[in-house]
Amino acid sequence: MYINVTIKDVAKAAGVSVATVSRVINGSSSVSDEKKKMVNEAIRDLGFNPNQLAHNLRKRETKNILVIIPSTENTFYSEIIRGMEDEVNHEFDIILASSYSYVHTEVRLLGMMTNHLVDAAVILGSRLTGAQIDEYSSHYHIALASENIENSHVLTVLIDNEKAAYEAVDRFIAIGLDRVALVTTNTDIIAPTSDNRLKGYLKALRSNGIEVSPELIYRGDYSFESGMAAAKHFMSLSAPPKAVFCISDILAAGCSKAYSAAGYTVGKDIQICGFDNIPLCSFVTPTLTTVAQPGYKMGRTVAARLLSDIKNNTYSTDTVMLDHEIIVRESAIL
Amino acid sequence: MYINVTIKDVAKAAGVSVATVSRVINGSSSVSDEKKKMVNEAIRDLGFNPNQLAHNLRKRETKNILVIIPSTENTFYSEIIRGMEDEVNHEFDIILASSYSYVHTEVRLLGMMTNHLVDAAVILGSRLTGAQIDEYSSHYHIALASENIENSHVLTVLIDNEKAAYEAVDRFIAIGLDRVALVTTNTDIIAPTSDNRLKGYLKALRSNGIEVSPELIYRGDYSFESGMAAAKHFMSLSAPPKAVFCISDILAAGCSKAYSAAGYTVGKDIQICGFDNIPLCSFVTPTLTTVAQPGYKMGRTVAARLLSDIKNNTYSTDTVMLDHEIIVRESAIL
DNA sequence: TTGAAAGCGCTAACAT
DNA sequence: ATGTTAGCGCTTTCAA
Repeated sequence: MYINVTIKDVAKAAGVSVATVSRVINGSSSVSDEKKKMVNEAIRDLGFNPNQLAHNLRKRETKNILVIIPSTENTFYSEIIRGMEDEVNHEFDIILASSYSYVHTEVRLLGMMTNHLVDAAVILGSRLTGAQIDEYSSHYHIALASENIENSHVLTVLIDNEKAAYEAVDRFIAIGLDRVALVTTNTDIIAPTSDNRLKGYLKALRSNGIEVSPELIYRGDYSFESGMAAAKHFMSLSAPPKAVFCISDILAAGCSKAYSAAGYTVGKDIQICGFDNIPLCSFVTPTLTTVAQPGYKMGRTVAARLLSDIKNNTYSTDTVMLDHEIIVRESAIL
Repeated sequence: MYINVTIKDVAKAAGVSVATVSRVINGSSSVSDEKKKMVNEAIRDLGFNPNQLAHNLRKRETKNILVIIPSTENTFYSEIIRGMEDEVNHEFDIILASSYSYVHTEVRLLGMMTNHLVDAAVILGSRLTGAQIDEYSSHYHIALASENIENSHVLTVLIDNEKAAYEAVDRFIAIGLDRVALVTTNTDIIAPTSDNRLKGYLKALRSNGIEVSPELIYRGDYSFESGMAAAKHFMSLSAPPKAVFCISDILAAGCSKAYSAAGYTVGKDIQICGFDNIPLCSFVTPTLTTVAQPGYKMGRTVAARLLSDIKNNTYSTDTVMLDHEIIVRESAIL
């Protein structure tokens, strides 16, 4: 495999023009079988690799889509990515980069799009403001999946988080568990997704005539440890909850573990529900009841919409709502 | 934010030449404060974004490193990636793509390197042969981390998997557990890493004068379910094992879960050890004893070596061995 | 310090 | 069907 062999070298070796070489590489227009053979031989002999940079520059397209993920540690994103990959089906390459939820990293990565290194970007969990994202959305192909941005006008595919949370909590109440706790994130972490799940929780209480008990709302970060801490807090209460709704499976797993360690039978003494339906749900004991997001479908949907936008040079700004599903396992019998 | 504004437009607006604009963008040579100001204003007013494609084409470098991961579902890779990101420290962008262990996908992704879209590639788990990878290694900056390729001559950073497995199994035997089982992958999955761990297992038995019992070696895939199946197989044996060494944490977690479900007290009735030390180890009950790979350090090491190769235009072909560590938790008291 | 111009490697319009 | 040539948008020599 050799480096720095150009189309010009191939043309010379094959005794044809560079245009002809370009034609056989891209199949863009017809070339006689004879010349085609010469060119292909030259390509093979010289170990020619077309310079994609030059190609992309000239064509003004890269056939690459960048997916910005907050962290590679969260397995929930894997499904979305897989869905996108399946949808673009080798017509585009999906490349990933992690932002670790830093705005400056997000912006730097979006530079790959504004700088023409990729044709489009989809962000799975952003810390940008609506105004910031809207700077991009009218001139670049950009989309959000699984998490929206408040006051933004950009293609977004997600579930109705408020409704999903409402439903889970309402079902807890329906089976007689009126003291249901919530484990969520700190208010300084601006995540509309968490906010909406909180709203759903509050709405479920309200519509069932239950007063909100502040001590039943635990705020921490996204970690397993935070889930454990929440459980310890709840157990210390004089009027402890009978059910716990967590805004993520990792939190639910931590919560469940702390309860089990304290001698509770999770699913009986205390009911716990998570969110996302990551593989971990079936790995832990007891298995986790959770609100499933259709990650794979989200990926396919957002990719399909984005491809259509790219092809038609349009810029969608609407939000597509997908259905959630409550998956009942051992940690809660909803 | 506007699209298609070029350096030429900026030059015209600022009343300078394109060369001057290029100079202020890159700080490549001195420009008078006056012109610098004019140019920066024009850049801001026009919302100019340099076309990185043209830049890269001309500079013959992209400042991008591609990391090919078998799957985004495996959280072990996250640490390596984080290590690489920290090491390159914004001098390069780390972009990821998943191969799903398909050779043709790997090759297609490596095309991003041969096609000059990225300056280097590191593969975390490859299905290429030594001959295939060597095609690249003398002309492209390529490296492997955590998993090697047999008979290859390419920069590789990993632990001594045979020694690590040997040590874990030897420690089981040392505490009197002479019937120790192995959970690994099928022979049709060519993974030198699994092979070496198998070798370490066999060596530990041999050096302790223990005969290998074929029924104590379970071969499946990499899944949690495969771990559960292994446990069920072991439990059905007339002379069942007292300890199980698994070549991955996911397998160990599955194995542990099946034993627990069958009424065994894992860590007492049966001892289980995993491999990799992924976060899951502390999430499950009982927590998993495991052989830890220094993922973060692997990432830093491979990135440091690669950066040096890129800068000096050299092509390392050596293997760097990092130390493993046995982390004792609840599932096995080694 | 600055500008003109060549050129990175490719594609595509145009001419034949 | 094929070749010539003008660019894509940038950097960098070279000369002034």
